[in-house]
Amino acid sequence: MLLTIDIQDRRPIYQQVADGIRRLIAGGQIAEGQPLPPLRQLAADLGVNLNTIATAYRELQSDGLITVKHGSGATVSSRAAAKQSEDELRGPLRSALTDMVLSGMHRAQILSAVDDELRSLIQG
Amino acid sequence: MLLTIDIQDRRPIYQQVADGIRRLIAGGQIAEGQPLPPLRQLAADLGVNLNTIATAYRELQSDGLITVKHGSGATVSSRAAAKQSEDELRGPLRSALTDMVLSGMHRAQILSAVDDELRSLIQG
Amino acid sequence: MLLTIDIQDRRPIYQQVADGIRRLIAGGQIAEGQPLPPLRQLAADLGVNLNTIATAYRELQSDGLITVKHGSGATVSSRAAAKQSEDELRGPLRSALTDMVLSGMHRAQILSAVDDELRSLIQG
Amino acid sequence: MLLTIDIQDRRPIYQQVADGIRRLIAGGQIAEGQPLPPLRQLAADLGVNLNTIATAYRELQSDGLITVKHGSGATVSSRAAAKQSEDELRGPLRSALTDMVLSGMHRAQILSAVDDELRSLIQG
DNA sequence: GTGGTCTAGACCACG
DNA sequence: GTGGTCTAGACCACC
Repeated sequence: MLLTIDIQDRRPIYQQVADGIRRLIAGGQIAEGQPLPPLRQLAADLGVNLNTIATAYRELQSDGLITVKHGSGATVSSRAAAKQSEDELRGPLRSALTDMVLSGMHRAQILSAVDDELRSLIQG
Repeated sequence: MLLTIDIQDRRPIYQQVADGIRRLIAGGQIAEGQPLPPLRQLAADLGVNLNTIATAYRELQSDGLITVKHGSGATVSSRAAAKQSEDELRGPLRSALTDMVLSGMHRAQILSAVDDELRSLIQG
Repeated sequence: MLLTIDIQDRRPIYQQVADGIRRLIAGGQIAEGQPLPPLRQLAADLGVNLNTIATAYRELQSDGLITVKHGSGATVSSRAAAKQSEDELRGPLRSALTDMVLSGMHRAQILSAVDDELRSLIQG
Repeated sequence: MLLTIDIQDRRPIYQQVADGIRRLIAGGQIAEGQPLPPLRQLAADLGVNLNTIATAYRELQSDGLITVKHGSGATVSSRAAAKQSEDELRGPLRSALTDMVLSGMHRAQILSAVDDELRSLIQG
């Protein structure tokens, strides 16, 4: 499980964990139907409290990204279930690109950065 | 002063204000040496507490971005400092792209969306 | 045996099974004295653990709804007991209506939806 | 704050609290824009832990039902934000009605119960 | 003053 | 074994 938490990061730990898992799923490092590590194990691995991981799992579940079966662990549910409307997706994209433009980056540099990120997301 | 605050945004308000001003400076909308609005006025304009703006100004000052002179308000001290490092810009970009991938969008669709946004940003 | 289990359902699986059987009995689809499917078969049919079905049967037995005879399976003992009290039926109804009201539906719209559903339930 | 928690209830406490507040909002007992009680006060009133209430508030917030401003409490946000698609609302309604029909209630009895509940929800 | 998060540890429910 | 919930108490961040 390639997850790291960073205390300097302003996001709460449970959020970092949820985001990290989200990224792993997006990149295909964890395939649909595959199990996630048990709460307690992941908590021990990351050196955080069990409840912190439980909160992260709960968030992912309410997003429809994972399916939790009581007594038999959590698995990645269908990616389709996680669909958001394209409108909801555009907002964060526009915001990220705006900052890059305002920072003086040129079109080509931005496209290169996007390509770079997509490569690491999709190819893994 | 083109600043908006968004209650849904997870960032604290003072952070949104600081980030917004940083962006205005980076984009050249506020030139070096130019004065920033008085604390009280900005607070009134945005409908937030005075302390909130004060905290934002304090953050910008400790970043060396603005100079606060007691009795005569705050002025922009350095535009260069406002530039975000490419690393800081990457985070939001990655997050936005991750969500798009998770939603099942294909590489081509994402690139098209990026192109679309960039066009409206750069061309105007 | 018209039983379905829904992983998204917040009720535990054994509860869904018990509720489902209770409903079949209440509706007369399984008559008094008639046998229920063997534990193992039902477990296989639903693709769940044997213990899960056992727990469901145990609950039904302690409610006096079914009789389990060692070696010869379970049979329906009382149809009357399967009837839910009106109070128990009100809870889910209130919850469903609450959500509709919260969604902004007007009284007439809600009544129309109820009528719609009742028609398909009773006539069809 | 007309909220009660019932230990016999199978739902977790935080869920009962969230559902209860949802009902109060639906019925108009708490109007849009009005503040909710502070976490600590509600926790004390109900005799439960602060975290339990925090979990309930978090759920309501992620549903868009309330707006939480750090440092200045939680308020009821626009009811419109809580809208669910009619399809999502139909499922629970159908399930509740099905149980009533199977329990032997007649159409008139069911409609009367619906009317009864709607009256207490909308009129308050 | 407000809410948010985390820990430690306990106990329950499910399969 | 798995996840879920709750408590007590601490500390932080925001306004």
